[in-house]
Amino acid sequence: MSNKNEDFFQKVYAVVRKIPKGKVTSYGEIAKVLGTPKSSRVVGYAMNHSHQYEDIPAHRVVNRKGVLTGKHHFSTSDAMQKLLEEEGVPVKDDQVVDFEKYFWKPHSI
DNA sequence: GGAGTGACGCGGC
DNA sequence: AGCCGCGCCACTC
Repeated sequence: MSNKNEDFFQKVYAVVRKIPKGKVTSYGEIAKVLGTPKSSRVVGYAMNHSHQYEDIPAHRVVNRKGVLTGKHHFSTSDAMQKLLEEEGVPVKDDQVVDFEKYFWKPHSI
């Protein structure tokens, strides 16, 4: 009896928590590290519920293009961009500049 | 319990 | 090279 779904959620949060400051990653990469590369959407769903946790830097998670797709789920539309810029990640037009440069690939869990 | 939805990703056109 | 459509997985109505 394994609450696999909850476990998956916790795994997602664990990875997101490990994202170093000033770096970003994508939903797909997180899903890959968790062993379910096709569940990238579920990662996003998990992030949607991450607001009830405090240690989840959801602003460091963007889609594979580096677009701040989830910014609308923050307190304000520009909160996500502001947080990233404060950490040293330039954002222009809701997209991370030099995304590959600031991309952080999670190793494992 | 079928159908729709979503903070995604990829392939095809 | 950009836009459209499908697949995938968990969740809700």
